This record gives sequence, structure tokens and C-alpha cells, in this order.
Amino acid sequence: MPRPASARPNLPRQEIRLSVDTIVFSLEGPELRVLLVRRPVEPFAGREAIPGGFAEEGESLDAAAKRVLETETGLRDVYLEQLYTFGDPRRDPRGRVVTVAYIALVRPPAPTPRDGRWATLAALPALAFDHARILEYALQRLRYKLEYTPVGFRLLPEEFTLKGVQDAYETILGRSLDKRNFRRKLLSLHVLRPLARSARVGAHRPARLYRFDEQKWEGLKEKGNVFVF
Amino acid sequence: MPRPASARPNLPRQEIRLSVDTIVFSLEGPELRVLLVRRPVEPFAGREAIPGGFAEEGESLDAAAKRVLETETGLRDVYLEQLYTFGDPRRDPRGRVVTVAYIALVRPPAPTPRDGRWATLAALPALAFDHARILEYALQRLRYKLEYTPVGFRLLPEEFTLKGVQDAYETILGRSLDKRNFRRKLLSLHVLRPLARSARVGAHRPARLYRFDEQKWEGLKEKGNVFVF
DNA sequence: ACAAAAGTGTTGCAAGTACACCCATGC
DNA sequence: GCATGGGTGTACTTGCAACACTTTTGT
Repeated sequence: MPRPASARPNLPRQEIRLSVDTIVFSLEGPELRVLLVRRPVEPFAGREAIPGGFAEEGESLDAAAKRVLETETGLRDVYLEQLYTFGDPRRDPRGRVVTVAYIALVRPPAPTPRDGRWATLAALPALAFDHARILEYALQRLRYKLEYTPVGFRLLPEEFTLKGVQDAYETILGRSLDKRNFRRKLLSLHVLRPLARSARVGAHRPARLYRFDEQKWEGLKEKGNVFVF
Repeated sequence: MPRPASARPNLPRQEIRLSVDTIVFSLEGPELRVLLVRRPVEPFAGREAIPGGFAEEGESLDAAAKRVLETETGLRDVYLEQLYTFGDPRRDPRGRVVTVAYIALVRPPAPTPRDGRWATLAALPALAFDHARILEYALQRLRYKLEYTPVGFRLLPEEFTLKGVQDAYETILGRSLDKRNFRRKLLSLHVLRPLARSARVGAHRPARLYRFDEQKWEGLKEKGNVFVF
């Protein structure tokens, strides 16, 4: 329930609206995908866009991102991080809309929300507003971040094989990595807990399953041994 | 001149205000300093704060940061980059204010604006709002960024000595660096243009002057040889 | 000649890269 | 027994860290 503006004498009148939009990434098939929703109304009616909505009175930006994402797509308990704020005055034809963009990473199997689809990066349609630019920026950040922090695990199932991690990295970075070197480096961080169970799929030796160890990772962060942005 | 909200049927009413605040860093003495201004009015009247103001209708966020900074402090032609957006609903007692924070780096000699002062990090006063947190975040970003990109040159005079660069780095990072290793690494980037002239100060051998070569730096960025955030 | 800062190379270590074969399982 | 992907070690290269002396100038 917004108080009238007159109750806030020090605050100027502004015709600026604040929206919170999220680029949602997931790995599906062996491809990096982005969640797009189709706009039912003008402007850009019929075009696809990244999910988003307007911030409400009493909520923080993080909370708004979470709420909007759940409302629009049904996705919950996903990794969310603020990306950048886009404020060009002409980016929305309706008027002045400033968008705080977030990145979300969801684990497979990622449900497909109604009115949404998982688009591959190779076959992106024309997007509404300046969403193409936002997406490009998000992708760049994801790639950079992947090299310094184990953010990639947020795109994997809770239990995964080393091969799975490597495939994910290769997909996102768009280049192939040496198996032995990759495994050595990954294990040398000591943030993976091997499980007793293995993944039995196909006519070949089953691969050991691992879990990401949040605690050890937090420990490393606190000791400043890692780059975290 | 804002159009009435009724002309924008698709935009919701929002009582959210958008401010753009900037953490201004400079090197003075041999210390990293932050520009603080004293608040003349409530809330937090008399307290010091980082300079900032409200965004206007037709301007981009970058433009707003530039304008506000010049209006409040008289500083122009400084390096500006967006830091993060802070949107906790209780961060301003007047109501909902979302702040897009920027970092600015200014070269010496940095003029001291009226109603402002350059505070050292060692002796920071209690700041208004959540500005202490914003400042802490900015400092962290500055330090990280220094290690991957030559932002540091934005804090130096146009012409500088290698010693000058090293002093700057040591100040900001808070640790001492090996002279030979530092020089080798810096020169190996090939982004410094040595000048014929030298800096003659004091009873000892004068040091060669250098300039930062923006062009070569842009070239490296495009080739993807460098980490740029 | 001496005080003061500028400038300069080498060695050891750690991390990264390149590279090829045996192992366990299902069919 | 063979096809399929899982799992492992070693040599080379490169970048980073540690370390001390000579050079140039002003006084």
C-alpha cells in the first residue's frame, strides 16, 4: 500500500519505472539454453523476451527477481545473481523503464513453463526491447565467471559425474577441454565429495557420482583463496 | 517535463525513486581516498555520504552519474563505471529509493569541491544510509579489477613513472610488490609508451616518463587476450 | 665522494598444457 | 570378445616469486 508522495517531502517526483528481468540459463540436450517468454501485449506483442516484471513497494531487488521469476515461469530455488542495470531512456517505448537484470541458473531437469520455451543460443529469435544486448552481456559474464568460480555446478543436477561437469564447461565455453587436465584441476580444488554410488547408463563402465560441497567452497572463499567477483 | 502516467496505460504506478550515487576514488599523498560530502538536510543531516542524486527523465544512467557528479562536486572527465544496484526497501527512511552505484576514478591533482573532502580509508566516519556497505563493495571491486585490467592508470597523471604506478598499486592493494617483477609484468603488456622526457625530482637519477596507450589496450581487449569483466 | 632512487637478470617452483593407454561394464 | 565410455601419469612449457647489485643524477 503506497503512501502518497506528499508524505515524502524530500523525494522528487519521478516518472521512472523499475523492472527486474532475469536471464535464465539451463543445460538441456548438450546445449546451453535461455528461457524466453512470448509477450502477449504491446509493446512488442508476439515477440519473445526474457522474463521480467515490475518491482513492488516493499521488496528488495533480489526478492523481486525471485518473485517475478516464480510468477512468470514457476521456477523456484534457483541460483540468482544481479548482473547489471540498464537505463537507456529509450529502451521502452511506453516510457522510462530502468531494468535491473539478473542471471539465474537452473538445474536439469528444467521444467518448461507455459508460454515459455528454452531457446538455444544458436537459434535466437529477435527479442523485445534491448533484451538481445542484455542476453549477450549475461553470456559474457557467465563465461568469465565460470573460469574463476564453480558457478557451473548450479547448472548441474545435485549428483553428477566428472564427465558431466566437463561437458557443461565445454558447452558454455564453446571449446573442448583436456579430460585429464580438467579432472585434475577440478579435484585439486577439493570442493567435490565423491559418492559411493555410480551412474549406470549404457553398455560401459559406470562413472562415479559426485556432489558439490558448499561448505568447503565457502571455506575457500573466506580464506580469500578464490576469486569471487 | 514528465507526461502524465495516464498516457502510459501499460506501466504500473510505482512509488520507487531512483538515485545514482558514485564512489569517487583518488590517490593523494600516498593514500587511497574517497570523496565524501556532508548532507545539509534530513535524513542523516550533518552526516557524510558519497555524492549522489536522483536520475532525471530523459537521461541514461551513465549520463545521470556524470551529471550528478559534476553538479555536486565539479568533477568532469573522470572514469566512470557502474558498480551495483542497491535496492533494500529500508535503505532510505523517506521511502523506497533504489540506488545505482557507480565508481569514479580521478587523476591527481584532484580538486577538493566545496562541502566535500577526501577521506582516507583508514579514518572513515560513520556514513549516511548504507553507504558504508556500498563503499566496501566498491573497494573490493577496485582491488579485484586492478589485478586483471589496467584501471589503475585512471588514478594516475597522464604522464607517470613506473615507480608511480607501483606505488599506486601498492597503496590500493595494501601490500608491497617486487620492483623487478612488477616492471617486467607491466611492460610485457605493451600498453605503455615511453616518453623521451624524464621526471627530474630530487638529488638522484631521474625516472623515465610513460603514457598509457589506450589504442594498444583496446586492441588487446578485442583480441580477447585480457580479462575485462 | 656520497646519498638517493632508477634500472636491470637469473634461478627455482608451481601451474598449465599436451599427449596415449588400460579398465570396467553391458551386450 | 568387443564396443563404449571411465579412468589414470608424465614430460614440457610458461608464468610467477624470490632475490642484490650497478647506474645515474644532485649536492
